[in-house]
Amino acid sequence: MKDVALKAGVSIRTVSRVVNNLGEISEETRQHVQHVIDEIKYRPNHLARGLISGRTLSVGIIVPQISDPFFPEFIQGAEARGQEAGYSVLLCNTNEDPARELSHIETLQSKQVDGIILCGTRLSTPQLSALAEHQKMVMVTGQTPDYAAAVRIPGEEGISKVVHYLMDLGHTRIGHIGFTKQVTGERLEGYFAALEERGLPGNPSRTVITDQVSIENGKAAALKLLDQAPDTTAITCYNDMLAIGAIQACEERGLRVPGDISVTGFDDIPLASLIRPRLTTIRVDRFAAGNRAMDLLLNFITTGSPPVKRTTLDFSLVPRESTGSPAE
Amino acid sequence: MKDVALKAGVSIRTVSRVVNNLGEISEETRQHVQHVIDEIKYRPNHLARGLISGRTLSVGIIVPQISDPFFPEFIQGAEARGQEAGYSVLLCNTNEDPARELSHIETLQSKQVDGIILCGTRLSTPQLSALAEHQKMVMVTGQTPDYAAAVRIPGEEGISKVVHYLMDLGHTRIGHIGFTKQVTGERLEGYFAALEERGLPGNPSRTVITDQVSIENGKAAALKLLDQAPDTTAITCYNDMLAIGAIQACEERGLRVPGDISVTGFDDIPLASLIRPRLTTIRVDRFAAGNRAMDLLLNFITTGSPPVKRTTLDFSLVPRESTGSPAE
DNA sequence: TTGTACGCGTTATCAT
DNA sequence: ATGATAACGCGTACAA
Repeated sequence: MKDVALKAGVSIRTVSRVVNNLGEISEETRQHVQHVIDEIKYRPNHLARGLISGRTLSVGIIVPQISDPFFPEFIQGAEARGQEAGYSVLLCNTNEDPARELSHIETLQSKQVDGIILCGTRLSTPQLSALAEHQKMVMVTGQTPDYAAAVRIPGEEGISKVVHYLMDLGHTRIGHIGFTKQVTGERLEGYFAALEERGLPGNPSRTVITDQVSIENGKAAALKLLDQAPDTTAITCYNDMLAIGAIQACEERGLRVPGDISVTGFDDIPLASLIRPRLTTIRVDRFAAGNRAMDLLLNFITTGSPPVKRTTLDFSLVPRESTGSPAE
Repeated sequence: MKDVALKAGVSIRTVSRVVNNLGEISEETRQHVQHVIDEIKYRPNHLARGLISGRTLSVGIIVPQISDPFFPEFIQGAEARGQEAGYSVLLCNTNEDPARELSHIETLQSKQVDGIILCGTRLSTPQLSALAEHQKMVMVTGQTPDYAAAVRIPGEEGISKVVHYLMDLGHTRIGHIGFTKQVTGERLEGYFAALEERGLPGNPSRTVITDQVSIENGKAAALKLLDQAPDTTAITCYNDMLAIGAIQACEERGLRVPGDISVTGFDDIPLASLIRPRLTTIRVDRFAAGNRAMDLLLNFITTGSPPVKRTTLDFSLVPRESTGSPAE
């Protein structure tokens, strides 16, 4: 900026006026300065700008696993919305490790991000509520935290809906493959709640919990479930990846899907409609979710008021080929 | 920092010594200052640090589409390697739009990133070589640019290998579905080169180029190809997404894969081994690619010497169920 | 071993 | 309409 000022024969302040379109300047000097700017290709330094303005136009997004099919589209949605407002995205991967998550948060704060979108956190509630006091953030979770803004994934409602759908088809012996890392039950609770609404008993041996979301784990969990409760006629799963594994397990056991047993997922990842049988699942719009999260955060940032708002995403049941009426 | 100094009764310089582990300080004051730091939860401001040091410990990664299955793992690999060195990642999505790409580059430069990883660029060679003069960057491409460091995707070699594989199986009427956005031929050239090596004529009607990578486009392109050259016994594709669409097209035409016609892809995305028939394809290690790219960039940054190095990724042919000998 | 003072590139306050 | 100058938070040469 000094160089521009020198070369244009004006003060630094005047250059600043041109760069920031501050008016209060004659059209003549304006054009002259702009000419010099283009000539020496001056680009404003966001660091210096952020240092004094207290805003960096950057936000952090922390996700457990970028390679989880849920997140690429989510991130794309968030980035797109952020870009409209001139914001950049700092992406952080935690690999489900709380320590790494914490260290990422510290780094982001050191980098003076204006806000953080925290997806599928593994931190404890006290940690989070303490954090939320000093850090503008939006959580993406199945929970309904009261200390921070959040975009809720309707896990409980979704699984509940799918269980009702299966019961409508005539199933009564319905199982569930859950995921430990959901901080509390959510989807698992939706499963039990739906059964209870119809007066069906929740049989613990029809429930298997796995600690990692992968096709392999889904397969292993389903095999275990089929051992524990061989008369199961339908398996609901925490998400699509586990469901795909569950289908493989059923086929390995000689069970036909959906002839002998029905399987359902959650998320509607691209894979879900490409495998055979096509997977019945719950769809949530991941791009829209990212949009919403960024929206909430930007509002928070610009208004400054902590909007302890929670917005629950829409979802819909997508019936496909992996479900049918039970055999008998 | 001033607060810490005040509270600890020392100078700012001394606090700085503690924060940066600069020695030259008595263990006594060291501990005292550290105590105060923890107490008021002081966190260094990376903006100020970067302003004076000229380093931000941030790098930008620009990709065409995060939702393209190639990139999540690539990014994860790059981020993992960067994290080891204390670097953060600014992620930018271009949606294949050169204008947006350019604007992202400017933003990243304004944010004073220490370097940029540019994937699948749509910019012109002159633009790129001009850029490379003032910006530390690593490109990820099928090309072999001489003006910048690059991680090469072995597109030409990969397709060549797969064509040879098909010819070894007895195929002679082999087609190809290409992608416009590859700046020049690469994979398409590998296709023609391999045919020529065996003295087979390259029949233009067996080649269809599409302008977007998606299953739908793969299907449409394959239908067109089958119309133009119905006697084709094998179709090679620019990548797995297009190949999956091609398989759907064949099935729609009543052709069995691989009984009547073979289909091959490129990338080995997770989908490739989950669809039926499992897809024969070329595997490149995306995580390793991200690692390599970040490695190259960090070397560039720390040594300062512009390493116009090109490193070509390993690849391997993964024969699966979508290929077989031709019918006759 | 410790402290002072300057400068990084920008915005903001107050004169002129 | 324009300019001089103080901040922002930190690293660093230099002095003590």
